[in-house]
Amino acid sequence: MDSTPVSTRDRILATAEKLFAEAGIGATSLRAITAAANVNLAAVNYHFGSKDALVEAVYRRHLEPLNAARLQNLEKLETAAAGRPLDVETIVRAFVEPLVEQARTGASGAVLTRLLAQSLHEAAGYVERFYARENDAVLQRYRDAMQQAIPALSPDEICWRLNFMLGTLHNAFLDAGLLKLLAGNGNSAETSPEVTLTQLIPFLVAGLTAPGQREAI
Amino acid sequence: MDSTPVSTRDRILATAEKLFAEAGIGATSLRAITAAANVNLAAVNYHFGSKDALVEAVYRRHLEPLNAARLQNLEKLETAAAGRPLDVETIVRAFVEPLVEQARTGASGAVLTRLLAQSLHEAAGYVERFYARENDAVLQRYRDAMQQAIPALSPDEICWRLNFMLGTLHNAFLDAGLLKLLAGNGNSAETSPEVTLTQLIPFLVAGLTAPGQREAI
DNA sequence: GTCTATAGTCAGATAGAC
DNA sequence: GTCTATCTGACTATAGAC
Repeated sequence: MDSTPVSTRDRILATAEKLFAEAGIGATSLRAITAAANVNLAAVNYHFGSKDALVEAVYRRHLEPLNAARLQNLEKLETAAAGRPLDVETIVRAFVEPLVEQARTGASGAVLTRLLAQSLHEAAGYVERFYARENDAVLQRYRDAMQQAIPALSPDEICWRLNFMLGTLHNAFLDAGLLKLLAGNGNSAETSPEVTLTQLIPFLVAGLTAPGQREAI
Repeated sequence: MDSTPVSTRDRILATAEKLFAEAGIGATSLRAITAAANVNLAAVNYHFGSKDALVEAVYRRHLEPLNAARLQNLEKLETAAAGRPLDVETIVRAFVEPLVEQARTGASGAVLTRLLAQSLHEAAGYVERFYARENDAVLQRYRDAMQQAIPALSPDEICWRLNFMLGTLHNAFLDAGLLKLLAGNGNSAETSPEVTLTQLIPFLVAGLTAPGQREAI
């Protein structure tokens, strides 16, 4: 091992993603990052060039494995199914489980889910630059799979449903206190990723497979 | 009419809520607000005391009528039902429609939905201070109504479902480009509040009424 | 690669004239 | 109530010694 087990660059990345997730990107200064990481203030600009570039590096570091896992899950299922449409719950699990896995393991904790949720609301530039382009191909694949799984829905309806799913997903893994508020006094409000997943899957599957416009009840 | 049709205070409020919704609270400076409102920089601190107090005033101005409408809708339905449990879709519509109404009418446009979505992610202080306390009573009422409408679900499950519904809701009315991304090339991606509502209701109702833990399929 | 020192900018807040 | 002018502090970014 080295005498310095992690490089300055990696320390900055690890600290930045933690602070971004906790307080938001805009509210996290380079000074806070470098102080918490025990590196010099100028190190960020030396290694990354700017704060924006650091933000991009943090996103990329998390989004790439997430997208890879989602794509791999889907492809494995599709080759196993050999042309037959997949089950809706199977597709949902293939999409969600990489998120849960990354939230549970590694030192990153629930960093990614917070970053993803923020990317929907913080300065729109981040969304377009990273989230959109990186996720584009993956989302298209899942859209097609979902369309085959629920042929009764129109393509537009499929898009809406997936859109709703993404919104639900990104908020579900935020322990934003809404659940605790709802639970009122005395309720459990266990919020581990596993419990969240257990509660979330039936909600999503039922919502996705709800009757569409042409087949009213 | 006065020679000054709107007071400085109101001009600040109207401008602030517009900029908050567009760029986020943290990214909107008092200088930007006062410049856009054509008032003096010192006016914000004179009328509101601080930026935080201005933020609180903006939230309050929108949340109070929203909560009042939601509560009134539910109470009207409950008295009409005379003790019998309400339909799930009826409850959902009573909760969602005030949001759509406020997004559609008034000069505020879709300000409120953007503010609500932000309140889940921006500095946690805002959520606890305004959103939580203001919405507490309303959410409890809807929780009870939903529990009566779906007695098969445990209280914990009701909380989870409502939590998911709130997440879905807050993202659904953001034209955050995710839908356009999903739609790919050539699809319609009409995103008016009415269309969103039409697509949203079946998703939410199906998700809320999905089978719970004790009654597996 | 890492540091100090600092330039240049912008933030929220306030004192005091009118 | 409204204005000008200014204070104080924090920020990103960079230049240059080591």
